[in-house]
Amino acid sequence: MSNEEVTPEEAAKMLPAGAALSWGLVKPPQRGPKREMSIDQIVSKAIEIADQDGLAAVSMNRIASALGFTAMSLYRYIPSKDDLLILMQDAACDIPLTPERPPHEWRESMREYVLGTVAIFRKHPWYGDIPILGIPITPNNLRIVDWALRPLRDMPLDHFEKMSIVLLLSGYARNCGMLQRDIDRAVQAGSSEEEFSGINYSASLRTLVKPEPYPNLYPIVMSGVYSGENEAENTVGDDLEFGLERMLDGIEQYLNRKISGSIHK
Amino acid sequence: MSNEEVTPEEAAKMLPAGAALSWGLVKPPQRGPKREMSIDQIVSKAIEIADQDGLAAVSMNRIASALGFTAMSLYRYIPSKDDLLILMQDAACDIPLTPERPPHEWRESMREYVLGTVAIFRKHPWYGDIPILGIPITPNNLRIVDWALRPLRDMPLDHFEKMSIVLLLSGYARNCGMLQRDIDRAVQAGSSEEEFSGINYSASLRTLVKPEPYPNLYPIVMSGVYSGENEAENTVGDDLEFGLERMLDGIEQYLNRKISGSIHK
DNA sequence: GATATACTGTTTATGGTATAAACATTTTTT
DNA sequence: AAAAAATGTTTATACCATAAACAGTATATC
Repeated sequence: MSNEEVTPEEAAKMLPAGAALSWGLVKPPQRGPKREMSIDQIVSKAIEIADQDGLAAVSMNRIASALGFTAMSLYRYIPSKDDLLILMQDAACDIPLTPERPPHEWRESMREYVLGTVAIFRKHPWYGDIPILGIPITPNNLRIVDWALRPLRDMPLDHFEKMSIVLLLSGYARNCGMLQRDIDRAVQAGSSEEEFSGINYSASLRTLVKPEPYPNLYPIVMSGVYSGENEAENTVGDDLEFGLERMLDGIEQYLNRKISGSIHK
Repeated sequence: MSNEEVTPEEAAKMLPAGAALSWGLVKPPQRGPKREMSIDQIVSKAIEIADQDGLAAVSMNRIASALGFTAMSLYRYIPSKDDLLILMQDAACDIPLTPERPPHEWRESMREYVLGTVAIFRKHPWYGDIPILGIPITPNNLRIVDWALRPLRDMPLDHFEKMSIVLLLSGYARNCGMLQRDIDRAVQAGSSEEEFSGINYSASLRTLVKPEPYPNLYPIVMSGVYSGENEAENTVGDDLEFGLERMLDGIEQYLNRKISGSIHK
């Protein structure tokens, strides 16, 4: 189904407006007064606000006011706030990719991809707050998917296998990114205000998590590892690294099996 | 820091109100008129609405009206909507856990955990829409964390290693859960309305994703695998399974290395 | 038993949100 | 020159969460 080619104009209609905008499929109008703003300007200001005060602070009113216009003027550029969020998300994905490595360094390539993705969450703490509505469809976002696929290119894997691996890595990167963001926030709040902010549940959990219904979690909570008590001074990269190396080992094993299997047959 | 024990009352104060409520730390008042509602009733109705019309449809007004009361009455039970979301989230985690298996069946135990977690997202499509504000701290949620830790109990791993593995599995389960939810939605929308609803970007992506900036993604988009064209009839579990088996292989390899390493030393 | 206290659900009000519709103005196309 | 289309603004709508004040009711204390 839907194997036909389609004109860019038709493609634009089938996409959310924000996605169509991000692809540059919406031609600027010819008639009428000259525009006093630009989409880039609006998105940049929205990101500026989100970086400073969080995604909840991003309202049409606040963006427009910061630019010296009324809220409604923004709708001449972007049809809805959801579309603005799509554009913000794609803009945050506009990062430099690492240079390609020789195929045998595929593990290092994947590490670079995961670390690079995690960096987005640290640079833009609001990034993870934008709800995921489906698979990536915007240009910068897809560049990152392409980045993830790069070390897999010449491997003896079919499309499904490749996408499964990308799903594995990207999901892990997302989780680590959000965890890292939370830690960043806690460190920031803890160092500036008192010894630690209210985002510390260690004491409460030690009281509430008992061996009875939580036999396996109990010792970990008591040790302080669960709530990440001294995670701030801990080598935070280690957490990310452990899971990543397990995944890479699993992938490597699969490749080895597949190669030796095809030789034997 | 904060190694002291703490009374339940003190613990309640240090937690978000929704979490304190979920732990039953808030004692029902003695004086005053009898309550005409209950927290369980409110949360159940909220979940009912979310199951039907999505999380965005859950407003204090809608919940209260459905119960025959005014919006403000809910605040006598739950101090804020954020707290209600915490309660909804924890309620969705109230699922039966699989029976414990012998230690050597740890892989199957982990598979059951991941599949069980994914099932939550399918049963309650709104579940993934609730923003994650930090580590799980509510009772049912922690039961699930305990579930994930169960097959690791007697393994030669420290607390950090165990939590890293839980992070790996839970994150993967979350990703698969949300992907599965999207597919469910697309199938539902496609079968009921026309041949397929607007949530099909295959044609657009085929036009937009060119070999030039997307050399690795291009063939996968063209094949239709990227946008999951025939995912509906495909055995959806396969996608989940692949990544899961890779992770389990990686974990197994780590365990083997660790055991043989400790023998040699 | 009387009174004080605390809790009930309701009404009213506030300030916020996204955005629809109507408007005069400006630029380009016909 | 006239028509069309786009501009940014004003005004208005329909939500949203929730604060404050209210009259009524059940319990605890005297």
